[in-house]
Amino acid sequence: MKLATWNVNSLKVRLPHLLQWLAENPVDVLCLQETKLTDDKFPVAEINAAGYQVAFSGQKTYNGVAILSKLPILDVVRNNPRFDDPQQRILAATIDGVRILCAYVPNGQAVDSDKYAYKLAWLAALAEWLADEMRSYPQLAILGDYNIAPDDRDVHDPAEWAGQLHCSDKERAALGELTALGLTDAFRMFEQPDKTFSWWDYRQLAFRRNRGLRIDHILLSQALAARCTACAIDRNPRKWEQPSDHAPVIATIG
DNA sequence: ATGGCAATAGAGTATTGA
Repeated sequence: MKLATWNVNSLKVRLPHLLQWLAENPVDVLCLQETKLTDDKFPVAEINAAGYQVAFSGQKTYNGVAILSKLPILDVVRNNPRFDDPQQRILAATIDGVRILCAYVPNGQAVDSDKYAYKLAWLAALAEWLADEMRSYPQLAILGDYNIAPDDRDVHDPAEWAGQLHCSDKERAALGELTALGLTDAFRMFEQPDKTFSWWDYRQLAFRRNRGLRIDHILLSQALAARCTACAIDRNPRKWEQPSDHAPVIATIG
């Protein structure tokens, strides 16, 4: 079973990339973030034609999440029941006995801004809800764009980024509250090449210079981590014409 | 220090992202 996550930065623009990527990487489950589509505009037919069922929760202009799956998608929950949030950032579902959470963590805009406070509150509420979900579903994976680089290995220039948004102590501590629940960063379970990232700025040739961050993650419960045999970031679609600024992350579950 | 790039809304340019 292969689980993947990808921030597509507008599914309207990126649908061709999504379909091409799925044709080349027929994962079992794919979580999408930043679909930026209201539900009435979601491309259900195209995704069904590619062999996937899909659940989605979107809004106009911003945010929006979706879960694609080859197997039935059960017990769908939109948003965190413990956090009243008009922004569509979370979708949960059970697929093949595994609880899948698709998460688009708030960006935070700038350290100590109102949006930064929202990001931290959002993450704290997520941790509370996750504790419940993990009790109900021992086999659990939470995949998505966390907008946090867990440590300096995940940053192209740690000195330049020290204390900055995505790398601040409070953000890393908030992510730590999730892993403290017993979740493991699938990527770090395995040997990885240095300077492997999942996001590169569109500006200043950042991708070509590999000036990136690893901010897209797959966290696995203990029971699921025990079944995980590989995790990798596919930087290939970042090279395609008019790409998303994020690359997909894939975990293989035995 | 600032903007740089992309997407959206909507018809100028502002907002957001990371």
